[in-house]
Amino acid sequence: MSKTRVRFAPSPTGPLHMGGVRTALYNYLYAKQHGGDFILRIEDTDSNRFVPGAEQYIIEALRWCGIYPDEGVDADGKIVEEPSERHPHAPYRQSQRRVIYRKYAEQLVRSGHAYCAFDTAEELEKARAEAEGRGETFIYNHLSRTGLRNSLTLPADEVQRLLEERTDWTIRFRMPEGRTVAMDDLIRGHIEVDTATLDDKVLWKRADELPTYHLANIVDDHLMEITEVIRGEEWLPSLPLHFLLYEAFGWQDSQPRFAHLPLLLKPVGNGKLSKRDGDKMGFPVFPLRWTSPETGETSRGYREDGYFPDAFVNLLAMLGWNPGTEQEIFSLPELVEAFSLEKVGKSGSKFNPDKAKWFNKEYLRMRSDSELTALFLPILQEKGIEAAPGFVEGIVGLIKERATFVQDFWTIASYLFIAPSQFADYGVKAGAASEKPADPKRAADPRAKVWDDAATAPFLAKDVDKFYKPEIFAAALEAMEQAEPEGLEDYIRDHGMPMGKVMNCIRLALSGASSGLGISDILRFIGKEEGLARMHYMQERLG
RNA sequence: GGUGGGUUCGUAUAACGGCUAGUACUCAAGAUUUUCAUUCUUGCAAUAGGAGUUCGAUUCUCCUACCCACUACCA
Repeated sequence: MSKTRVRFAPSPTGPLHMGGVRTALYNYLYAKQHGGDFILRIEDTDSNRFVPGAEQYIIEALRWCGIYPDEGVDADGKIVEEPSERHPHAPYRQSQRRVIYRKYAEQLVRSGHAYCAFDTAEELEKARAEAEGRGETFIYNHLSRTGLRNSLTLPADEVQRLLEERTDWTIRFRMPEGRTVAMDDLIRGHIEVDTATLDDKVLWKRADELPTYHLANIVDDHLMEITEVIRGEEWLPSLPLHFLLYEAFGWQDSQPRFAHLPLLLKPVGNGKLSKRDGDKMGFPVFPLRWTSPETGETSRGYREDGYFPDAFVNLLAMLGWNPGTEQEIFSLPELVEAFSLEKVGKSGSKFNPDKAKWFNKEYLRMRSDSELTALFLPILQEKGIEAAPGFVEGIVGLIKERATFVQDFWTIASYLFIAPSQFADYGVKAGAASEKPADPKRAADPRAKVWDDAATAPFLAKDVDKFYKPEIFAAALEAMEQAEPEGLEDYIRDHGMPMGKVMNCIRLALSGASSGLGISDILRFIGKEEGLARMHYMQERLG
């Protein structure tokens, strides 16, 4: 039994999206579980679609997820160019392997499994249009190739002349007729396809001296001794071609096994997940932020949105695979242990952004207070807040279960660092940020001036309305003045004050909002003196 | 159009051919709390439709419907 070797072979035509990361992840998990190698190969055989930066993006995205290739373009932070003991098959970029492919393409022509075609793009387009006009589908196969210009129909000397004179010819696979290709997929089971429905795919292009995906893929998988090909479902239709190619080369015995993963679908409606969905519905589809070099357009990333890499990996793993148990939280090593292709579903999975957030929330709670503090400190610094790490850590411990992302901490607890009087300066409106102050009913009210948000800022009109009553405030102020923070609750109770109303009134003064942390918790961090100052400020503002 | 793949609560999924079709997210209600959140409890909600095989079908077979992918000198 040979060593398990799988590969992830993306095309650098843009940023890798989460479906691609999932494919890489499943390959990685499979390899590690079997004690094998995970290889990263770059399939850049289409020079027209090359996007600068895309390859680096792919490498960075995988690293962020904790997926490190054993072999391939990226090895421990360095780009591999030359073959070495660890990277015997370098280079791993197909554009740098072009000499290899021509040899194999010509081998197929010699053995009769392929031929040279001289049709121009215009001629093919014309043939397609004609077929369409007759209500038929143009298939470039044994039926149509006899009427086209190629090394099968032209005399040998004519072929020789064209090969030398022209630079736009291609090598096409000679799809056999009347055969049924029987295949087994690790996920989908047995599949059979009649070759009559398949066409003579282009394998190699003279114009840029490069193979197409199909040839490069088979040759490289063979040369790199790949044992399992785990890829997206979009490749299923070309599986028969790939089987036939292995056969044509005589490589059936070492042919890898195939597993075609279900697609990631958009959260609502039909169709596969696309970049647009994320922008429209407010979730990232890319692991990392990406700015397109052509358009300058930026797409958000999970990393920048505040997702933890292990949470991202976890949620991705559960999209299409399940452990068969009720466990949902898995670390990467646990996934390596539990993963199996048998448990991968056949149908496409609709991505659920709510569930994605839930995963992050779970991971955030599992993080230690000190770790979260280290992440929160830079955010505070950005806000111009200087606070002792110990102080911040106490706050983090208190608020972490109210948050989904670390950046939520500031919105949740900003008032522990700055007084409501400063909120305007920070562009923070405690409570609902989208509160619409314009209310026609208020305009008629004699106290409208007080209730107007601009005048009462940072207190929201609706909160003032609800919690600021002069007699309540008087009681609240008395309690704050007379009692120590720890004894506040007792004081209010002992003096027969309405607990809920008084507490909420105090909270409004302390935090500028009608909801949030417990009063005693707030006072523990800001102190009695600051608490009183905020009470006075509210009185001044609203009294 | 052709070829291939798919179909269990709204979503992700579980269920050797065999109890009342389970779980998580979302949503709703209740309890707790000084408010909010958390937590806990409860609830809503599914085998696409039709035949067949079988004592018995979510599971196996066929048909229909719907969805998806592919149908490039792109991957």
